Amino acid sequence: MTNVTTNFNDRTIEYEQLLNDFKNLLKKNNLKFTIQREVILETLYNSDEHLTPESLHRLIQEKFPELKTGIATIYRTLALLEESNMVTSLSFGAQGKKYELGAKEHHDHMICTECGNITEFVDEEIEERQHSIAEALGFEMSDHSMQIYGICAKCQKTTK
Amino acid sequence: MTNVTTNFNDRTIEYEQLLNDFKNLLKKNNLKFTIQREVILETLYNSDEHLTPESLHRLIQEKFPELKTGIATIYRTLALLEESNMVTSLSFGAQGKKYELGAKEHHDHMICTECGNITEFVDEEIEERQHSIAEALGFEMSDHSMQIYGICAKCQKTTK
DNA sequence: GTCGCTGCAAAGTCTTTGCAGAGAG
DNA sequence: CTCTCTGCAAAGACTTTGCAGCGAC
Repeated sequence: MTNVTTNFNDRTIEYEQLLNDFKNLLKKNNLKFTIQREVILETLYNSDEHLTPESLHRLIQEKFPELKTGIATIYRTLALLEESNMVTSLSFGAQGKKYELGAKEHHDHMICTECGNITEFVDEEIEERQHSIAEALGFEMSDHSMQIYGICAKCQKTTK
Repeated sequence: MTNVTTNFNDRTIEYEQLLNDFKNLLKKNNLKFTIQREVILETLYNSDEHLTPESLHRLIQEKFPELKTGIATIYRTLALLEESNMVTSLSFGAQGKKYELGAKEHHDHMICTECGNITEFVDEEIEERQHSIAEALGFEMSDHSMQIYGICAKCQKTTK
């Protein structure tokens, strides 16, 4: 029972498919597909990092300076994507919200308190237990997030 | 191995002890023990809720209107308490930061996405796994937080 | 007394909103 | 053409900071 493994290894979700989902989402809600929205999705897709609205904005300005994308559009689009569950946000201490594409496989986060870097991981045993716990507490579980804080291997060396 | 249970059931940490810890902390850092600081600690202790700076402020103003405690003092004291690991903060979606006394036993959170209420729980199996994972990834784990989101029993009834 | 603390108000951040022109469908 | 989007700048929400008087030790 504890060993059931949800096979979730479709790591490479094609950008095309993602884009299509996005377009459908927009169509369904009578919203428009604009260059800005596409660029935001694409930048999220191509980033391995968890991005803050500001870092996303900076990236986009560097890559597509001619668009002069405003920060407000970033916020508006991220809100839209989050509502539709296409991206997920994480909030840490003072560092504000960071966003990542939710279309990637589910995973949890291990965060280095020294350098701020984030490593992703999945542990099926924990996933299982979470469901059991939710059930035991009478919750209809929809989602979860887990963060482990510590000092990463690299920083342990540096500090020493 | 998976069954070792860290016995962590000292639920009732006396306020006296907590207060002493706080006083020692202050003394150690050449800080002063003020009524405002005491009231903040006490209010956190007596609250079962996870409090935002603002809700803490409101509570204190209601109970001790003569102190006219300023919101800035709340923020300053919470920062102090958090630095010294006497309180822990959680940040959720848009709702900002919420604080709770960290002196209570460790636990994770199950959050109702309908009513916003938070149920606490501990699961030893998960605690164990977290350590294993951190180790496997080369992290020196210091802390973690886990939130499960869903709809609580009460809200499931209401919505139906 | 000394030096940290407090409340107040002002200054910062980060995020959201109003608006008029631009652009997708 | 219509109606949503966008950038801009202004407004908001939340948090931090500077300061002068207050109070713990």
